[in-house]
Amino acid sequence: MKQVTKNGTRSYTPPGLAVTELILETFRLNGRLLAAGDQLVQDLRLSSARWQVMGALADGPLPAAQMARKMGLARQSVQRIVDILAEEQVVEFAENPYHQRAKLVCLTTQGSILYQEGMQRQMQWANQLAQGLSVQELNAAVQLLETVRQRLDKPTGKEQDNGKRSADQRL
Amino acid sequence: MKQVTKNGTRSYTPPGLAVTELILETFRLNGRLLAAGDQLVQDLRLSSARWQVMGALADGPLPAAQMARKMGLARQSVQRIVDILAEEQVVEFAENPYHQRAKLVCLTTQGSILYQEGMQRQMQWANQLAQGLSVQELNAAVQLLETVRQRLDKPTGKEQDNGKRSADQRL
DNA sequence: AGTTTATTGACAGAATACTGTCATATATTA
DNA sequence: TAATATATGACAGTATTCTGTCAATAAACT
Repeated sequence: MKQVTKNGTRSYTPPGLAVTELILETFRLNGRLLAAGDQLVQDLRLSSARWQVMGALADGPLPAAQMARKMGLARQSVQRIVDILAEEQVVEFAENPYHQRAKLVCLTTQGSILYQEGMQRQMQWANQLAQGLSVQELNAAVQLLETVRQRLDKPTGKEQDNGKRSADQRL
Repeated sequence: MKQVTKNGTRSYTPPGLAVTELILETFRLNGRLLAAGDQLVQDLRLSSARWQVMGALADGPLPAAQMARKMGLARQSVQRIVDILAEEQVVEFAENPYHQRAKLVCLTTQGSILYQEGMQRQMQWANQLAQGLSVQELNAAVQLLETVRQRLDKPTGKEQDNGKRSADQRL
């Protein structure tokens, strides 16, 4: 009678253990990446977060809420950075013909120059970081992380919609 | 004369591009993992961060600074959580025979029970999340992330020690 | 048209992580 | 032993993220 009941897990399955290790390593790597990114652009008076927000505008102006969706962050997190960047004249707001309140966030001329400089540095840094690594293995890892993330995004279906949710969801 | 000069990178190498994609996916995944972890233990009045700090004590009591090293976080980040957990009687301090100031952080009885409960949930959750994934691929990805992180930890050697550093480094 | 729902930005607050500084305790070295 | 280094926790402050609430705007629906 030592057998588990329905789903009464007592220990890790082999993939369960492996994914747990992947998770812990993801946390560690995330921290180092943020630190490295901050260092990379700090003398431009930027940070990882600010530079990434600017990156969301690389393909053209967007309202803050759409930038957030594009980046997979909460709306207000991006809004806050955008407001700071606007104060620093790195971005500016333009009228949005489709929405009166949701102004389009645009890079200023200065902002574009900053972004280009950051991009140069990031490319050089990434090339060096990746030197000698297998493209195939890198892509396989990206694929796997995406798979895991997508499983997190789409819950198992067991959860019921318990009404009371925040006004905006991440997805 | 369109060729670049010494290290004057103008674009991504194939692995440079791939590692950049890996980085962006790591950021996204990190966010989802934290959210999932928070959800998993929120009704235990815990969070991802607090539960992870408790995990650092799973193998026995440690001073806060050693916990931080073990987790790869800054000393004061962990200290802050430990102090909160102590207020909530999830952990307590014990005399350290080897250091008068650096008390040993221990799980209380209640803390151990909480930690076990969280562990059960995490195992079940991880097993389900990883269902059907290849252990081999998972391990390969962990390996790759570790490699990248280690490259970040050990700078290229180009940087000189410019004296003026913080009192405590992460490593 | 009128009502309802969803999106957006403003504002406020919380949690997590980092940095810096200080005093104290320990370790190392002269 | 004495002087210097390092490690630790306390305290204070900053950055980034999240959540929740509100009013205004836009979209969808009856």
